[in-house]
Amino acid sequence: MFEEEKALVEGKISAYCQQQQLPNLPLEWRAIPFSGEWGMAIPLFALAAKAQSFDPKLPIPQRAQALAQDVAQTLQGLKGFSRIEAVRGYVNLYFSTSEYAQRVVTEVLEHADDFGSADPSGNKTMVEYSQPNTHKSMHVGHLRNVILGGAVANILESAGDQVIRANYIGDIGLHVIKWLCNYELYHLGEQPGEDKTRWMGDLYTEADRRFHDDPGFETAVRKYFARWDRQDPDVVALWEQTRQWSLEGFYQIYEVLGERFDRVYFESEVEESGKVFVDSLIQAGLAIDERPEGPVYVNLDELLGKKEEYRVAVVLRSDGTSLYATKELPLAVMKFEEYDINRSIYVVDVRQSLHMKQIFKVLELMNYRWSGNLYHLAYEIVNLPGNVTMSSRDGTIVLLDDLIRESTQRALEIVHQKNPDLQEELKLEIARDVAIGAIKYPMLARENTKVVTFDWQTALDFNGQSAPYIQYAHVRAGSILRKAGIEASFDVRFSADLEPAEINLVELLSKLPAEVLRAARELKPSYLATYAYDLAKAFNDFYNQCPVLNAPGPVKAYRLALVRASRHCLKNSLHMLGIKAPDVM
RNA sequence: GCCCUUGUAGCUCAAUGGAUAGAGCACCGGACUUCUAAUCCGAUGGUUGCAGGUUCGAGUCCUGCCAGGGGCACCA
Repeated sequence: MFEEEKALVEGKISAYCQQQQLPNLPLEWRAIPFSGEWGMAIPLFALAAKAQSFDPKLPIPQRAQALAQDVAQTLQGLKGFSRIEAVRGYVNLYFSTSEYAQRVVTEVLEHADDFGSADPSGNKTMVEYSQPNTHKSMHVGHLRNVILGGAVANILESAGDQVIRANYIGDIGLHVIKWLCNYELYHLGEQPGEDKTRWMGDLYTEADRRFHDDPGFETAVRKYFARWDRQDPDVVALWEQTRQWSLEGFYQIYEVLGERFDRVYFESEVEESGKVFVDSLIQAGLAIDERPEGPVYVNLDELLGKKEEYRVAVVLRSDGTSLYATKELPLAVMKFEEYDINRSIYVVDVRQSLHMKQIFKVLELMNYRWSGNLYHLAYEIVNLPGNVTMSSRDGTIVLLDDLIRESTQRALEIVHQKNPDLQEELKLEIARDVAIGAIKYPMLARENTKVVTFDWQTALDFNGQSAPYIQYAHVRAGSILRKAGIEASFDVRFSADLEPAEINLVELLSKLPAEVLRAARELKPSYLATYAYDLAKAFNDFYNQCPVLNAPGPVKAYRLALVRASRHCLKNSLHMLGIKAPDVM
């Protein structure tokens, strides 16, 4: 938007610089702060610093201001701008507000549900996230990964990428064997109840405790592992059955969270190919095989001539069984071969940064052409107040199911109060959308690199900077449109003097496409979370200051258009965050 | 020891190298006969951990220090 006008200004300034024998520096466009008016600014400090014509004793800000005055003079009367002035070293160019508002709102209404989405980028990106372990619980700590990964996938999609959502489920390993062994010894024949994940998790905690406290049990687990390794049919059958219970529980949770996956990888699926991959590492002379006395490992620091940077990556146990790294390597290859992607993003918590770095480096040493296109999207963990790490063994966890149930219950009480006449089913649906939104928002609204401290009070707070606040603005917009009726006229011809609240709102509407691209480029949903809140706040300001339905005819018409455009932007930004926008609350 | 990361209002957090560092929560005082009060308005609250440096300009970039968190060979 306004590219023509910008080009015109840049041309003029370039000519001015040439005429004044000033260096031709690239211009920087910025928003003007404190504006009740919409415009763009150009700082002239850099130019002033380079200009020869000034007294060297004159401070730069003063030179910049002199220059700005001069430039503003030469730009006077330029078409498309209502006012051009020099302030504190900046040239401020104000757009004629009605024309600006008209352009923005027209564009939003034309694109409607697609406003904010970019044209296809040609990129095919896989985002791997969630990665739960079967036979374990899902707690709030795991939630951040799912929410972050889902939002990143949505945002990349909106930014024009073709996105493949992948999950990588840990369905085998020592934790599973512990569970199976404990089940066979102490719980044989028992079935999970309604909440499968909780039940599986409880049994895991029990097994894990036995494993640590009871040496006899540990021996039993080792024997059990050997049975798994020779694929004892009873063990395999039990594994298949119990794994299924876990998966059913996970899919229930994903459905509640509104997440779906295009491809689910399993660790069991890449176990064998991992061992083959390790063989090729040995043959390539990259890995050192010390079996049976030691493991198979890649001494990355030695290969790269580094010290204490990449360290040593162990890729196979000395007994020949597989490790995390063993499976991760062929999985990376599989992703590129299966989907012909050109970028692979791993949403994995920050504690695994070194491991991810090692795996990427090993793949690079194997000369995969795509090895430069692997990204670890690291995020910090979720702690409990007092910096307590969630641990099922210590019982310091908040189960997802408990959180969702409690949050939904609270939301439902409010819906009952505010909209007693709605159908019960609809009330529950609204309460779910609000509850899930309230849970998701705080995990998205901060930097990925910052620890989230979970506390019940904040999680259940539906006021202030929160998803319900944004959802509520959306509901208000919808409510106005509904009351206006279908025969209402939506006219995007704006009057010359708009209220500051209207200008501010229009400005925010115009920013959505750029914010989406920025969030996609940096893989930071927090930008959009902040944006959505700012937009909702701007809409609430407008709502309070500018009556719509009772406004005079022409004003009502353009305000209705503005409300409709706002509603699209609120909804679109919420959806990208993976948060639903209900019509009534 | 080496590496990563965080440090901004009482608390939780924003701020694309630019103009006067902003929100929410909490606390205090107001606004529902109104397009839904899950809202709004007002008040209070700051040496951006410390010290240098780069820059016309630093919360933001660089160096050092302090403090918290995390990681560093067969867990994932």
